[in-house]
Amino acid sequence: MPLNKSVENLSEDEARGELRRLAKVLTNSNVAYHSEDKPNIDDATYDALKRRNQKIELRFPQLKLPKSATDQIGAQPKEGFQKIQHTIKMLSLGNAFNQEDVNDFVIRIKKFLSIPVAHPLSMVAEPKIDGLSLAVRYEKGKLVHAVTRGDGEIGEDVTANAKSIDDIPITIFDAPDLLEVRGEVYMGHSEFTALNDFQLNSKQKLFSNPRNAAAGSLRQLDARITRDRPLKFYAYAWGSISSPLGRTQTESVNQLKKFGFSVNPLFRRFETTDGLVEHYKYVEKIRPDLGYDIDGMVYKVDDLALQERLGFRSTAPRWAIAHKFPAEMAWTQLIDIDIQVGRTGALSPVARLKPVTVGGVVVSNATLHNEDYIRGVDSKGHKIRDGKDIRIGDYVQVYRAGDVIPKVSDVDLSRRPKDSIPFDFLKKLEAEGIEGHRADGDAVWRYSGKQPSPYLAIETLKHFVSRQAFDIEGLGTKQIEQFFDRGWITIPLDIFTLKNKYGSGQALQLKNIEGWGTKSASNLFDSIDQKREIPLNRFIFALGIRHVGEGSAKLLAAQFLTWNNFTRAMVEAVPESEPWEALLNIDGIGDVMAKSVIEPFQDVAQLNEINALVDQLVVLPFEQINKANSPIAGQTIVFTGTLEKMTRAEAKARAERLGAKVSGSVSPKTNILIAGSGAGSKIKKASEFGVRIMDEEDWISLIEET
DNA sequence: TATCCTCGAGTTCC
DNA sequence: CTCGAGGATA
Repeated sequence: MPLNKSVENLSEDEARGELRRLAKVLTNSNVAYHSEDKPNIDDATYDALKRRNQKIELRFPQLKLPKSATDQIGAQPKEGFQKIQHTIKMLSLGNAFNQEDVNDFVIRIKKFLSIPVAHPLSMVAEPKIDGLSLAVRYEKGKLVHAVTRGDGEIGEDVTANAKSIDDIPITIFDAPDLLEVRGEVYMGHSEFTALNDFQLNSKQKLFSNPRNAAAGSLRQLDARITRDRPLKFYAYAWGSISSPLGRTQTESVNQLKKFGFSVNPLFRRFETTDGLVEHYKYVEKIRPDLGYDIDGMVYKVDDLALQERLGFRSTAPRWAIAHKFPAEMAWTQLIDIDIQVGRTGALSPVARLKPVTVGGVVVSNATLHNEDYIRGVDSKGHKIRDGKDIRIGDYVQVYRAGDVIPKVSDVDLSRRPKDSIPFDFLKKLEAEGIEGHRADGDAVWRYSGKQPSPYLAIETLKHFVSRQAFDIEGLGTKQIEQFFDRGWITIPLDIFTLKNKYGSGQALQLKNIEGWGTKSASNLFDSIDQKREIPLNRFIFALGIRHVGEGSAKLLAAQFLTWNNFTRAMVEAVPESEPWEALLNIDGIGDVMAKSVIEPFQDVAQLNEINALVDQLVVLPFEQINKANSPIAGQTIVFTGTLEKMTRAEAKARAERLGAKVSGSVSPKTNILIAGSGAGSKIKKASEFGVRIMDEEDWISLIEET
């Protein structure tokens, strides 16, 4: 059958044969290109064949093969990329929304470092590009891989695609043996417009903004598509590195430039906060003419030694901040207010809006937080939005906080319908048939209806399989809802007994459900089996105990180390008992949390359920993160008195980075007491317990050993 | 007791 | 991303 016979003239039979033939050729070519890295046909031919395939499918949709090459591209990029763990986490940044926030940020840093507030501090500023972060790793000057930010810990391997970006060199000269360059992949305005013109002409989906276009292009499974997309890259930071690039941020960025990376031309250094803000205003003014999207400025402490001292908080460095430009606003009408039930029973109001475009995205829902937020006055009498309440029918101003979460920021009273009435939270709950209760001093209403409630049960299950908990592939929100509706999975235990009940034997019931076949069913059972081993901290988190998130679950796991220890202690932990004290001794756990943690273990029904669940699992002991071989790793340290060389906050951060636990009070479990000047009762207590006591000088020399 | 900091929980759209 | 609340600290 001739390839050049035009699609319009093909008979149905010819088309069927041609589709089969094309499928074979395209699949072979994909394998050759991706898996063997040796293309067997040239790009132009490949593209021509693919377009032809598409055209035939368009004309004879009924003939479309189940595994069409047109679908494969773009349909599975999620599975298509290998996951790679970042050696050094890719963190996000704290935000400043006005000059005051920036001042606070600089003052906080100076206090942390005990630099007088009036003293100058070198800071650098550069635009914050609205694109995607990428980490590019070089070994002996050769690009070995490029990984997207992902969740900060694990990203996707997009090496083949990154190599096609001109701003990213494949080879760099005189580089350190190991160099991981971090920067932003983005698309310029003119390139974006041109791409959308092309998409329009070829009847393909338009991109809503340059950022989405850049994301879509970088995450193409087919690197040839990425190559044709005009992506750019600005380098602004580094991750793992075998030798420093400089002593300051400025020197390091200059060095990156010498290696051949593009760096932002608006990078500047300033000695004062005013300088930073002036630069911010200048960039804001020229923003429309830059030719690419930015959403603010990033400020960093210039001196790398100071950056090191400042270190990191749980999600962001202390030494950097993003100063955001004001968000785009839009006005629209509030059609209704609905109530949503969360996992913990929190009843949250959600605004249903007349769809409106804000920052290139159509928004039709927005969070309203709680009853007070709607009323316009919080429980302490503080005004929100100048005290304007939000009513159904109102015209409201909407923006996307952090360019993501839609929020209602203002109400146009002049357009308020004459007959509108204030929103009555309780009445709404009654109308919906939801029993709720708002505790004294709390802002949230909570579900107070009969347990077990289907609302809570399903949210509990979603939490259980979520990424930070069991992370079971192929068992997401949709599947949980499907199984819940059938009554197959109503509690977490059911997930692990699913195969026995419905997946094997003569029944094989799962494959009879819509959307499930034998193959997908067995895939699901495999991925469930894979997760039967789970680290203690993840398991505690998965239980969904109120007040216990990822962080606190880790604290608990670190304290009790094994599931047996933990569960025994929780069963025995009545107030004033020894395990109760052990709980409260954990830095970060107080009585509210302690009470919450022991509750499920002291209720027979819940405890039985947990035990039955554990029977299906292997809960792995908590693994101490190897904090190198620091002399204080694993030790519990208490600071007291006034330290001269560093602030308490810095001392604490330093100790924690070296693997020590910093506690507030001396107990028999304390290993070291560091006593600054003016220390009192704690020294006495420490000597009673035989705790090692050292002064600030000893402490400094101890940490400088490492 | 008041204030600061950090974490948990809930949120949207693609 | 934001808000509220819990925990630590002064």
